[in-house]
Amino acid sequence: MNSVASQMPKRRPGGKVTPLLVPRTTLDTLVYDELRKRIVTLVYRPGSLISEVAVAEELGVSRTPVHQAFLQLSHEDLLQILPQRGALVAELSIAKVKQAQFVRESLEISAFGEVAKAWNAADPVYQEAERKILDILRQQEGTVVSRDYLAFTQLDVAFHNVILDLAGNAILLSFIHDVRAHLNRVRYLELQEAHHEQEAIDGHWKILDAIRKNDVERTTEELRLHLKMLEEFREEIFARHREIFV
Amino acid sequence: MNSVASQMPKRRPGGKVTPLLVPRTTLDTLVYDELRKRIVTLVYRPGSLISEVAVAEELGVSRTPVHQAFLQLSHEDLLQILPQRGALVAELSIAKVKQAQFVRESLEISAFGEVAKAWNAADPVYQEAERKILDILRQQEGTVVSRDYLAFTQLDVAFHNVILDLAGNAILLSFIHDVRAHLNRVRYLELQEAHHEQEAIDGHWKILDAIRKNDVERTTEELRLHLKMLEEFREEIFARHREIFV
DNA sequence: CGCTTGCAGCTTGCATGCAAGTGTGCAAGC
DNA sequence: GCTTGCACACTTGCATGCAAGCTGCAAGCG
Repeated sequence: MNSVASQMPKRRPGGKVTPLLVPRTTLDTLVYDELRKRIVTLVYRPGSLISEVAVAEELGVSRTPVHQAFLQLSHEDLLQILPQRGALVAELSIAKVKQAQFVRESLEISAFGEVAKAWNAADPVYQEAERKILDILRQQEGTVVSRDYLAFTQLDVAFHNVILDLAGNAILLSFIHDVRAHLNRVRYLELQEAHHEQEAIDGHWKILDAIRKNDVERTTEELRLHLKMLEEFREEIFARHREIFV
Repeated sequence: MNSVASQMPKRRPGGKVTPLLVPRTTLDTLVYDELRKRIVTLVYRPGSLISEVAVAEELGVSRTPVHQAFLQLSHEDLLQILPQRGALVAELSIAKVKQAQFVRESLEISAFGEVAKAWNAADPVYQEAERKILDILRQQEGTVVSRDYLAFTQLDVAFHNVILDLAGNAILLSFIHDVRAHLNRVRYLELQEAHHEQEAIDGHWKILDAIRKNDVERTTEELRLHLKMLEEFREEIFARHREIFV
Protein backbone atom coordinates (compact mmCIF):
# COMPACT_ATOMS: atom_id res chain seq x y z
CA MET A 1 0.00 0.00 0.00
CA ASN A 2 1.66 3.13 -1.24
CA SER A 3 -0.15 5.55 1.03
CA VAL A 4 -0.05 9.09 -0.21
CA ALA A 5 -2.00 10.16 2.83
CA SER A 6 0.91 9.28 5.09
CA GLN A 7 2.97 11.94 3.33
CA MET A 8 0.64 14.63 4.60
CA PRO A 9 2.30 16.80 7.22
CA LYS A 10 0.58 16.80 10.57
CA ARG A 11 -1.44 19.95 10.81
CA ARG A 12 0.38 21.41 13.78
CA PRO A 13 3.69 19.62 14.43
CA GLY A 14 4.55 21.96 17.27
CA GLY A 15 3.44 25.40 16.28
CA LYS A 16 1.86 27.36 13.48
CA VAL A 17 2.95 26.34 10.01
CA THR A 18 2.55 29.77 8.40
CA PRO A 19 -0.70 28.79 6.75
CA LEU A 20 -0.67 31.52 4.13
CA LEU A 21 2.79 30.97 2.73
CA VAL A 22 2.56 27.21 2.37
CA PRO A 23 0.41 26.89 -0.75
CA ARG A 24 -2.19 24.54 0.76
CA THR A 25 -1.31 20.94 1.17
CA THR A 26 -4.45 19.00 0.55
CA LEU A 27 -4.91 15.39 -0.39
CA ASP A 28 -6.21 16.17 -3.86
CA THR A 29 -3.02 18.10 -4.63
CA LEU A 30 -0.91 15.12 -3.62
CA VAL A 31 -3.05 12.72 -5.60
CA TYR A 32 -2.94 15.06 -8.56
CA ASP A 33 0.85 15.29 -8.48
CA GLU A 34 1.20 11.54 -8.21
CA LEU A 35 -1.19 10.78 -11.06
CA ARG A 36 0.30 13.45 -13.27
CA LYS A 37 3.74 11.97 -12.76
CA ARG A 38 2.47 8.53 -13.67
CA ILE A 39 0.81 9.78 -16.82
CA VAL A 40 3.80 11.84 -17.95
CA THR A 41 6.29 9.08 -17.31
CA LEU A 42 4.02 6.65 -19.15
CA VAL A 43 3.62 4.41 -16.11
CA TYR A 44 -0.03 4.66 -17.03
CA ARG A 45 -0.18 3.51 -20.62
CA PRO A 46 -1.77 5.98 -23.05
CA GLY A 47 -5.26 4.79 -23.87
CA SER A 48 -5.67 2.68 -20.76
CA LEU A 49 -8.70 2.98 -18.54
CA ILE A 50 -8.34 3.76 -14.83
CA SER A 51 -11.04 4.06 -12.21
CA GLU A 52 -11.37 6.33 -9.22
CA VAL A 53 -11.92 3.48 -6.81
CA ALA A 54 -8.84 1.59 -7.95
CA VAL A 55 -6.62 4.65 -7.57
CA ALA A 56 -8.21 5.59 -4.27
CA GLU A 57 -7.58 2.17 -2.80
CA GLU A 58 -4.03 2.04 -4.06
CA LEU A 59 -3.18 5.45 -2.63
CA GLY A 60 -5.05 4.87 0.59
CA VAL A 61 -7.50 7.76 0.27
CA SER A 62 -11.20 8.05 -0.44
CA ARG A 63 -12.73 8.71 -3.82
CA THR A 64 -13.24 12.43 -3.21
CA PRO A 65 -9.66 13.71 -3.64
CA VAL A 66 -9.14 11.28 -6.50
CA HIS A 67 -12.23 12.61 -8.21
CA GLN A 68 -10.94 16.16 -7.87
CA ALA A 69 -7.54 15.17 -9.23
CA PHE A 70 -9.24 13.47 -12.19
CA LEU A 71 -11.15 16.65 -12.96
CA GLN A 72 -8.01 18.73 -12.86
CA LEU A 73 -6.14 16.30 -15.09
CA SER A 74 -8.98 16.28 -17.58
CA HIS A 75 -8.73 20.06 -17.80
CA GLU A 76 -5.11 19.65 -18.80
CA ASP A 77 -6.10 17.08 -21.40
CA LEU A 78 -4.12 14.36 -19.72
CA LEU A 79 -7.23 12.37 -18.88
CA GLN A 80 -10.56 11.99 -20.56
CA ILE A 81 -13.44 11.23 -18.24
CA LEU A 82 -16.12 9.00 -19.71
CA PRO A 83 -19.24 9.57 -17.62
CA GLN A 84 -20.24 6.16 -16.37
CA ARG A 85 -17.29 4.17 -17.59
CA GLY A 86 -14.00 5.39 -16.24
CA ALA A 87 -11.15 7.69 -17.16
CA LEU A 88 -9.08 7.25 -20.27
CA VAL A 89 -5.39 8.13 -20.08
CA ALA A 90 -4.78 10.57 -22.92
CA GLU A 91 -3.39 9.06 -26.08
CA LEU A 92 -0.12 10.36 -27.44
CA SER A 93 -1.23 12.69 -30.19
CA ILE A 94 1.17 14.27 -32.63
CA ALA A 95 -1.28 17.11 -33.20
CA LYS A 96 -1.46 17.87 -29.48
CA VAL A 97 2.31 17.74 -29.11
CA LYS A 98 2.66 20.20 -31.95
CA GLN A 99 0.14 22.51 -30.35
CA ALA A 100 2.00 22.34 -27.07
CA GLN A 101 5.27 22.99 -28.86
CA PHE A 102 3.82 26.05 -30.56
CA VAL A 103 2.57 27.50 -27.30
CA ARG A 104 5.78 26.76 -25.48
CA GLU A 105 7.89 28.33 -28.18
CA SER A 106 5.78 31.43 -28.30
CA LEU A 107 5.81 31.93 -24.54
CA GLU A 108 9.43 31.03 -23.90
CA ILE A 109 10.76 33.23 -26.66
CA SER A 110 8.86 36.21 -25.31
CA ALA A 111 9.92 35.52 -21.75
CA PHE A 112 13.58 34.87 -22.54
CA GLY A 113 13.66 38.06 -24.55
CA GLU A 114 12.39 40.03 -21.59
CA VAL A 115 14.99 38.47 -19.32
CA ALA A 116 17.76 39.26 -21.78
CA LYS A 117 16.60 42.84 -21.89
CA ALA A 118 16.49 43.17 -18.12
CA TRP A 119 19.61 41.19 -17.22
CA ASN A 120 21.81 43.18 -14.86
CA ALA A 121 24.97 41.57 -13.56
CA ALA A 122 25.16 44.08 -10.74
CA ASP A 123 21.82 43.00 -9.31
CA PRO A 124 22.13 40.23 -6.70
CA VAL A 125 18.97 38.57 -8.06
CA TYR A 126 20.69 37.96 -11.36
CA GLN A 127 23.94 36.97 -9.67
CA GLU A 128 22.04 34.33 -7.75
CA ALA A 129 20.35 33.15 -10.92
CA GLU A 130 23.67 32.95 -12.72
CA ARG A 131 25.14 30.82 -9.94
CA LYS A 132 22.20 28.46 -10.17
CA ILE A 133 22.45 28.22 -13.94
CA LEU A 134 26.17 27.53 -13.91
CA ASP A 135 25.58 24.87 -11.31
CA ILE A 136 22.84 23.26 -13.39
CA LEU A 137 24.92 23.28 -16.56
CA ARG A 138 27.89 21.72 -14.80
CA GLN A 139 25.73 18.99 -13.34
CA GLN A 140 24.21 18.44 -16.74
CA GLU A 141 27.60 17.88 -18.31
CA GLY A 142 28.05 15.19 -15.68
CA THR A 143 24.83 13.40 -16.60
CA VAL A 144 26.02 12.99 -20.17
CA VAL A 145 29.11 11.17 -18.96
CA SER A 146 27.19 9.01 -16.51
CA ARG A 147 24.41 8.44 -19.04
CA ASP A 148 21.79 9.46 -16.48
CA TYR A 149 19.17 10.64 -18.91
CA LEU A 150 16.45 11.05 -16.34
CA ALA A 151 18.58 13.50 -14.37
CA PHE A 152 19.48 15.22 -17.62
CA THR A 153 15.86 15.84 -18.41
CA GLN A 154 15.13 17.17 -14.95
CA LEU A 155 18.10 19.54 -15.14
CA ASP A 156 16.91 20.67 -18.53
CA VAL A 157 13.61 21.69 -17.00
CA ALA A 158 15.49 23.37 -14.14
CA PHE A 159 17.57 25.47 -16.52
CA HIS A 160 14.56 26.81 -18.30
CA ASN A 161 12.76 27.42 -15.03
CA VAL A 162 15.53 29.57 -13.53
CA ILE A 163 15.33 31.90 -16.49
CA LEU A 164 11.55 31.88 -16.63
CA ASP A 165 11.46 32.71 -12.93
CA LEU A 166 13.43 35.86 -13.71
CA ALA A 167 10.65 36.95 -16.03
CA GLY A 168 8.46 37.08 -12.93
CA ASN A 169 5.29 36.03 -14.70
CA ALA A 170 3.45 33.41 -12.68
CA ILE A 171 0.73 32.90 -15.27
CA LEU A 172 3.23 32.25 -18.01
CA LEU A 173 5.16 29.89 -15.78
CA SER A 174 2.11 27.84 -14.95
CA PHE A 175 1.09 27.59 -18.61
CA ILE A 176 4.53 26.33 -19.54
CA HIS A 177 4.29 23.82 -16.73
CA ASP A 178 1.06 22.58 -18.26
CA VAL A 179 2.28 22.16 -21.82
CA ARG A 180 5.50 20.51 -20.70
CA ALA A 181 3.47 17.48 -19.66
CA HIS A 182 2.54 16.77 -23.25
CA LEU A 183 6.05 17.43 -24.52
CA ASN A 184 7.91 15.44 -21.91
CA ARG A 185 5.65 12.45 -22.30
CA VAL A 186 7.24 11.90 -25.70
CA ARG A 187 10.68 11.91 -24.15
CA TYR A 188 9.82 9.10 -21.82
CA LEU A 189 9.31 6.81 -24.78
CA GLU A 190 13.06 6.54 -25.19
CA LEU A 191 14.47 7.83 -21.97
CA GLN A 192 17.15 5.20 -21.62
CA GLU A 193 18.79 6.03 -24.92
CA ALA A 194 21.25 8.73 -25.86
CA HIS A 195 20.13 11.51 -28.18
CA HIS A 196 21.40 15.02 -28.52
CA GLU A 197 22.33 15.84 -24.97
CA GLN A 198 25.63 17.55 -25.73
CA GLU A 199 23.99 19.59 -28.47
CA ALA A 200 21.30 20.70 -26.02
CA ILE A 201 23.87 21.74 -23.44
CA ASP A 202 25.78 23.74 -26.04
CA GLY A 203 22.52 25.50 -26.83
CA HIS A 204 22.04 26.34 -23.17
CA TRP A 205 25.50 27.89 -22.96
CA LYS A 206 24.88 30.01 -26.02
CA ILE A 207 21.59 31.23 -24.63
CA LEU A 208 23.15 32.12 -21.31
CA ASP A 209 25.90 34.01 -23.08
CA ALA A 210 23.46 36.05 -25.14
CA ILE A 211 21.33 36.85 -22.11
CA ARG A 212 24.33 38.04 -20.12
CA LYS A 213 25.17 40.44 -22.92
CA ASN A 214 21.61 41.80 -23.03
CA ASP A 215 21.43 40.65 -26.64
CA VAL A 216 17.70 40.11 -27.09
CA GLU A 217 17.97 39.23 -30.78
CA ARG A 218 20.57 36.56 -30.27
CA THR A 219 18.81 35.18 -27.18
CA THR A 220 15.54 34.58 -28.97
CA GLU A 221 17.35 33.27 -32.04
CA GLU A 222 19.43 30.79 -30.03
CA LEU A 223 16.37 29.69 -28.09
CA ARG A 224 14.49 29.23 -31.33
CA LEU A 225 17.29 27.03 -32.64
CA HIS A 226 17.44 25.15 -29.37
CA LEU A 227 13.71 24.41 -29.41
CA LYS A 228 13.86 23.58 -33.10
CA MET A 229 16.49 20.98 -32.29
CA LEU A 230 14.29 19.45 -29.61
CA GLU A 231 11.46 19.44 -32.09
CA GLU A 232 13.42 17.53 -34.69
CA PHE A 233 14.47 15.15 -31.99
CA ARG A 234 10.79 14.54 -31.25
CA GLU A 235 10.13 14.02 -34.96
CA GLU A 236 12.62 11.17 -34.90
CA ILE A 237 10.75 9.65 -32.00
CA PHE A 238 7.46 10.05 -33.84
CA ALA A 239 8.96 8.16 -36.74
CA ARG A 240 10.25 5.35 -34.57
CA HIS A 241 7.00 4.94 -32.64
CA ARG A 242 4.43 5.78 -35.22
CA GLU A 243 2.13 2.99 -34.05
CA ILE A 244 1.68 4.54 -30.62
CA PHE A 245 0.47 7.92 -31.82
CA VAL A 246 -3.07 8.62 -32.87
CA MET B 1 -33.97 30.69 -5.85
CA ASN B 2 -31.87 30.85 -8.99
CA SER B 3 -31.58 27.14 -9.55
CA VAL B 4 -28.70 26.21 -11.77
CA ALA B 5 -29.63 22.58 -11.41
CA SER B 6 -32.85 23.16 -13.30
CA GLN B 7 -30.81 24.11 -16.36
CA MET B 8 -29.39 20.62 -16.51
CA PRO B 9 -30.73 18.73 -19.50
CA LYS B 10 -32.59 15.58 -18.63
CA ARG B 11 -30.30 12.69 -19.27
CA ARG B 12 -32.46 10.99 -21.86
CA PRO B 13 -35.23 13.25 -23.10
CA GLY B 14 -36.35 10.69 -25.64
CA GLY B 15 -33.31 9.13 -27.12
CA LYS B 16 -29.53 9.11 -26.98
CA VAL B 17 -27.94 12.54 -26.60
CA THR B 18 -24.68 11.68 -28.38
CA PRO B 19 -22.82 11.37 -25.09
CA LEU B 20 -19.33 11.71 -26.54
CA LEU B 21 -19.84 14.85 -28.56
CA VAL B 22 -21.52 16.87 -25.87
CA PRO B 23 -18.52 17.85 -23.74
CA ARG B 24 -19.96 16.58 -20.45
CA THR B 25 -22.60 18.63 -18.78
CA THR B 26 -22.08 18.23 -15.09
CA LEU B 27 -23.24 20.39 -12.26
CA ASP B 28 -19.76 21.55 -11.34
CA THR B 29 -19.26 22.87 -14.88
CA LEU B 30 -22.45 24.90 -14.63
CA VAL B 31 -21.55 26.21 -11.21
CA TYR B 32 -18.07 27.03 -12.44
CA ASP B 33 -19.40 29.00 -15.41
CA GLU B 34 -21.83 30.92 -13.25
CA LEU B 35 -19.27 31.81 -10.60
CA ARG B 36 -16.67 32.76 -13.16
CA LYS B 37 -19.13 35.11 -14.80
CA ARG B 38 -19.92 36.72 -11.50
CA ILE B 39 -16.27 37.22 -10.67
CA VAL B 40 -15.34 38.60 -14.08
CA THR B 41 -18.28 40.97 -14.21
CA LEU B 42 -17.47 42.14 -10.69
CA VAL B 43 -20.84 41.04 -9.33
CA TYR B 44 -18.70 39.46 -6.65
CA ARG B 45 -16.62 42.34 -5.33
CA PRO B 46 -12.84 41.78 -5.42
CA GLY B 47 -11.64 40.96 -1.95
CA SER B 48 -14.99 39.76 -0.66
CA LEU B 49 -15.38 36.44 1.09
CA ILE B 50 -17.80 33.81 -0.18
CA SER B 51 -18.60 30.41 1.27
CA GLU B 52 -19.42 27.11 -0.37
CA VAL B 53 -22.62 26.66 1.60
CA ALA B 54 -23.96 30.09 0.70
CA VAL B 55 -23.33 29.56 -3.00
CA ALA B 56 -24.67 26.01 -2.86
CA GLU B 57 -27.92 27.14 -1.29
CA GLU B 58 -28.35 30.02 -3.67
CA LEU B 59 -27.80 27.84 -6.72
CA GLY B 60 -29.82 24.97 -5.38
CA VAL B 61 -27.09 22.35 -5.42
CA SER B 62 -25.04 20.61 -2.77
CA ARG B 63 -21.59 21.63 -1.62
CA THR B 64 -19.77 19.05 -3.75
CA PRO B 65 -20.04 20.69 -7.19
CA VAL B 66 -19.48 24.10 -5.62
CA HIS B 67 -16.34 22.82 -3.97
CA GLN B 68 -15.06 21.52 -7.29
CA ALA B 69 -15.84 24.82 -8.99
CA PHE B 70 -13.98 26.68 -6.23
CA LEU B 71 -10.93 24.51 -6.78
CA GLN B 72 -10.98 25.15 -10.50
CA LEU B 73 -11.36 28.89 -10.02
CA SER B 74 -8.50 28.95 -7.55
CA HIS B 75 -6.30 27.31 -10.20
CA GLU B 76 -7.10 30.22 -12.46
CA ASP B 77 -6.23 32.67 -9.72
CA LEU B 78 -9.76 34.04 -9.63
CA LEU B 79 -10.36 32.75 -6.12
CA GLN B 80 -8.10 32.17 -3.17
CA ILE B 81 -9.22 29.41 -0.84
CA LEU B 82 -8.39 30.00 2.80
CA PRO B 83 -8.46 26.59 4.48
CA GLN B 84 -10.96 26.92 7.29
CA ARG B 85 -12.29 30.38 6.56
CA GLY B 86 -13.80 30.72 3.13
CA ALA B 87 -12.84 31.77 -0.36
CA LEU B 88 -11.54 35.21 -1.20
CA VAL B 89 -12.54 36.70 -4.55
CA ALA B 90 -9.28 37.69 -6.21
CA GLU B 91 -8.28 41.31 -5.84
CA LEU B 92 -7.71 43.36 -8.94
CA SER B 93 -3.96 43.38 -9.28
CA ILE B 94 -2.13 45.53 -11.77
CA ALA B 95 0.77 43.10 -11.73
CA LYS B 96 -1.48 40.21 -12.59
CA VAL B 97 -3.20 42.12 -15.36
CA LYS B 98 0.17 42.95 -16.86
CA GLN B 99 1.20 39.31 -16.71
CA ALA B 100 -2.02 38.30 -18.42
CA GLN B 101 -1.50 40.98 -21.04
CA PHE B 102 2.02 39.75 -21.73
CA VAL B 103 0.86 36.17 -22.18
CA ARG B 104 -2.07 37.16 -24.33
CA GLU B 105 0.03 39.33 -26.57
CA SER B 106 2.65 36.67 -27.01
CA LEU B 107 0.14 33.96 -27.87
CA GLU B 108 -2.16 36.03 -30.06
CA ILE B 109 0.65 37.48 -32.11
CA SER B 110 2.02 34.02 -32.82
CA ALA B 111 -1.40 32.63 -33.65
CA PHE B 112 -2.51 35.53 -35.83
CA GLY B 113 0.76 35.30 -37.70
CA GLU B 114 0.12 31.65 -38.45
CA VAL B 115 -3.37 32.40 -39.67
CA ALA B 116 -2.11 35.19 -41.91
CA LYS B 117 0.42 32.81 -43.38
CA ALA B 118 -2.16 30.10 -44.03
CA TRP B 119 -5.07 32.26 -45.19
CA ASN B 120 -6.50 30.94 -48.43
CA ALA B 121 -9.52 32.69 -49.91
CA ALA B 122 -10.26 29.66 -52.08
CA ASP B 123 -10.72 27.40 -49.07
CA PRO B 124 -14.33 27.28 -47.83
CA VAL B 125 -13.12 27.21 -44.23
CA TYR B 126 -11.62 30.65 -44.66
CA GLN B 127 -14.62 31.87 -46.64
CA GLU B 128 -16.85 30.85 -43.78
CA ALA B 129 -14.55 32.59 -41.32
CA GLU B 130 -14.54 35.74 -43.41
CA ARG B 131 -18.30 35.80 -43.48
CA LYS B 132 -18.41 35.49 -39.72
CA ILE B 133 -15.84 38.22 -39.24
CA LEU B 134 -17.61 40.64 -41.54
CA ASP B 135 -20.82 39.93 -39.73
CA ILE B 136 -19.19 40.58 -36.36
CA LEU B 137 -17.59 43.81 -37.49
CA ARG B 138 -20.85 45.11 -38.89
CA GLN B 139 -22.69 44.30 -35.70
CA GLN B 140 -19.93 45.95 -33.75
CA GLU B 141 -20.31 49.19 -35.69
CA GLY B 142 -23.93 49.07 -34.63
CA THR B 143 -23.11 48.76 -30.93
CA VAL B 144 -21.09 51.96 -31.06
CA VAL B 145 -24.13 53.83 -32.32
CA SER B 146 -26.47 52.23 -29.80
CA ARG B 147 -23.91 52.61 -27.03
CA ASP B 148 -24.30 48.94 -26.10
CA TYR B 149 -20.86 48.48 -24.60
CA LEU B 150 -21.56 45.05 -23.19
CA ALA B 151 -22.44 43.73 -26.65
CA PHE B 152 -19.37 45.51 -28.03
CA THR B 153 -17.12 43.68 -25.62
CA GLN B 154 -18.67 40.32 -26.42
CA LEU B 155 -18.29 40.91 -30.14
CA ASP B 156 -14.70 41.91 -29.55
CA VAL B 157 -14.06 38.54 -27.98
CA ALA B 158 -15.92 36.89 -30.85
CA PHE B 159 -13.71 38.56 -33.46
CA HIS B 160 -10.53 37.36 -31.85
CA ASN B 161 -11.99 33.90 -31.37
CA VAL B 162 -12.89 33.38 -35.01
CA ILE B 163 -9.31 34.04 -36.00
CA LEU B 164 -7.85 32.03 -33.17
CA ASP B 165 -10.08 29.13 -34.15
CA LEU B 166 -8.47 29.16 -37.56
CA ALA B 167 -5.12 28.58 -35.91
CA GLY B 168 -6.56 25.25 -34.78
CA ASN B 169 -4.67 25.16 -31.50
CA ALA B 170 -6.99 24.11 -28.68
CA ILE B 171 -4.36 24.52 -25.98
CA LEU B 172 -3.60 28.07 -27.04
CA LEU B 173 -7.28 28.87 -27.22
CA SER B 174 -7.95 27.64 -23.73
CA PHE B 175 -5.00 29.59 -22.32
CA ILE B 176 -6.27 32.78 -23.92
CA HIS B 177 -9.69 32.07 -22.49
CA ASP B 178 -8.08 31.88 -19.06
CA VAL B 179 -6.12 35.11 -19.22
CA ARG B 180 -9.03 37.01 -20.67
CA ALA B 181 -10.79 36.71 -17.32
CA HIS B 182 -8.18 38.90 -15.70
CA LEU B 183 -8.13 41.37 -18.55
CA ASN B 184 -11.88 41.71 -18.99
CA ARG B 185 -12.44 42.21 -15.29
CA VAL B 186 -10.80 45.60 -15.65
CA ARG B 187 -13.20 46.52 -18.43
CA TYR B 188 -16.21 45.93 -16.26
CA LEU B 189 -15.12 48.73 -13.98
CA GLU B 190 -16.33 51.24 -16.55
CA LEU B 191 -18.51 49.26 -18.87
CA GLN B 192 -21.22 51.86 -19.19
CA GLU B 193 -18.89 54.54 -20.52
CA ALA B 194 -17.54 55.19 -23.99
CA HIS B 195 -13.87 54.65 -24.66
CA HIS B 196 -12.07 53.84 -27.85
CA GLU B 197 -14.59 51.61 -29.55
CA GLN B 198 -14.27 53.10 -33.02
CA GLU B 199 -10.50 52.96 -32.77
CA ALA B 200 -10.71 49.30 -31.82
CA ILE B 201 -12.96 48.52 -34.76
CA ASP B 202 -10.60 50.29 -37.14
CA GLY B 203 -7.84 48.09 -35.76
CA HIS B 204 -9.91 45.00 -36.45
CA TRP B 205 -10.45 46.03 -40.06
CA LYS B 206 -6.75 46.61 -40.58
CA ILE B 207 -5.91 43.24 -39.12
CA LEU B 208 -8.43 41.49 -41.31
CA ASP B 209 -7.05 43.26 -44.35
CA ALA B 210 -3.48 42.23 -43.59
CA ILE B 211 -4.51 38.62 -42.94
CA ARG B 212 -6.40 38.41 -46.21
CA LYS B 213 -3.27 39.52 -48.03
CA ASN B 214 -1.14 36.90 -46.26
CA ASP B 215 0.97 39.74 -44.90
CA VAL B 216 2.34 38.22 -41.70
CA GLU B 217 4.48 41.22 -40.83
CA ARG B 218 1.67 43.70 -41.08
CA THR B 219 -0.78 41.38 -39.31
CA THR B 220 1.39 41.02 -36.23
CA GLU B 221 2.28 44.69 -36.30
CA GLU B 222 -1.35 45.81 -36.51
CA LEU B 223 -2.31 43.36 -33.78
CA ARG B 224 0.52 44.66 -31.63
CA LEU B 225 -0.76 48.20 -32.10
CA HIS B 226 -4.30 47.08 -31.41
CA LEU B 227 -3.35 45.38 -28.17
CA LYS B 228 -1.14 48.31 -27.23
CA MET B 229 -4.15 50.55 -27.59
CA LEU B 230 -6.20 48.34 -25.31
CA GLU B 231 -3.33 48.37 -22.86
CA GLU B 232 -3.20 52.15 -22.73
CA PHE B 233 -6.94 52.16 -22.32
CA ARG B 234 -6.49 49.92 -19.28
CA GLU B 235 -3.80 52.24 -17.96
CA GLU B 236 -6.36 55.03 -17.94
CA ILE B 237 -8.70 52.85 -15.95
CA PHE B 238 -5.89 52.00 -13.53
CA ALA B 239 -5.36 55.69 -13.00
CA ARG B 240 -9.02 56.43 -12.41
CA HIS B 241 -9.51 53.53 -9.99
CA ARG B 242 -6.17 53.36 -8.26
CA GLU B 243 -7.79 52.70 -4.90
CA ILE B 244 -9.29 49.40 -6.04
CA PHE B 245 -6.06 47.82 -7.20
CA VAL B 246 -3.60 46.19 -4.87
C1' DC C 1 -27.90 -21.06 -35.07
C1' DG C 2 -28.59 -15.94 -34.71
C1' DC C 3 -30.82 -12.20 -32.49
C1' DT C 4 -32.90 -9.75 -28.83
C1' DT C 5 -33.56 -8.55 -24.09
C1' DG C 6 -32.92 -8.12 -19.41
C1' DC C 7 -30.02 -8.36 -15.53
C1' DA C 8 -25.69 -7.95 -12.86
C1' DG C 9 -21.68 -5.57 -11.95
C1' DC C 10 -19.16 -2.06 -12.83
C1' DT C 11 -18.56 3.05 -13.30
C1' DT C 12 -19.08 8.22 -12.11
C1' DG C 13 -22.14 12.34 -10.17
C1' DC C 14 -23.90 14.19 -6.32
C1' DA C 15 -25.65 14.70 -1.41
C1' DT C 16 -24.57 14.41 3.19
C1' DG C 17 -22.29 13.36 7.64
C1' DC C 18 -18.32 13.99 10.45
C1' DA C 19 -13.96 15.91 11.98
C1' DA C 20 -10.77 19.52 12.55
C1' DG C 21 -9.39 24.40 12.33
C1' DT C 22 -10.41 29.54 12.63
C1' DG C 23 -12.42 33.77 14.27
C1' DT C 24 -15.55 36.22 17.31
C1' DG C 25 -18.03 37.66 21.13
C1' DC C 26 -19.02 37.42 25.79
C1' DA C 27 -18.16 36.73 30.48
C1' DA C 28 -15.18 36.45 34.30
C1' DG C 29 -11.37 38.10 36.75
C1' DC C 30 -7.87 41.64 37.68
C1' DG D 1 -11.96 49.82 32.22
C1' DC D 2 -9.04 46.33 30.39
C1' DT D 3 -7.32 41.85 29.52
C1' DT D 4 -7.74 36.93 29.10
C1' DG D 5 -9.77 32.66 28.23
C1' DC D 6 -13.33 29.83 26.61
C1' DA D 7 -17.25 28.35 24.13
C1' DC D 8 -19.75 28.50 19.99
C1' DA D 9 -20.79 29.26 15.33
C1' DC D 10 -18.99 28.74 10.96
C1' DT D 11 -15.71 27.32 7.70
C1' DT D 12 -13.42 23.75 4.53
C1' DG D 13 -11.40 18.68 3.81
C1' DC D 14 -12.56 14.26 3.40
C1' DA D 15 -15.29 9.78 3.70
C1' DT D 16 -19.24 7.49 2.49
C1' DG D 17 -23.96 6.37 0.92
C1' DC D 18 -27.12 6.45 -2.80
C1' DA D 19 -28.81 6.95 -7.49
C1' DA D 20 -28.41 6.50 -12.31
C1' DG D 21 -26.02 5.12 -16.59
C1' DC D 22 -23.03 2.09 -19.45
C1' DT D 23 -21.17 -2.54 -20.84
C1' DG D 24 -21.07 -7.26 -21.34
C1' DC D 25 -22.98 -11.57 -20.98
C1' DA D 26 -26.21 -15.09 -20.61
C1' DA D 27 -30.67 -16.84 -21.19
C1' DG D 28 -34.55 -17.25 -23.95
C1' DC D 29 -36.98 -16.86 -28.26
C1' DG D 30 -37.68 -17.15 -33.24
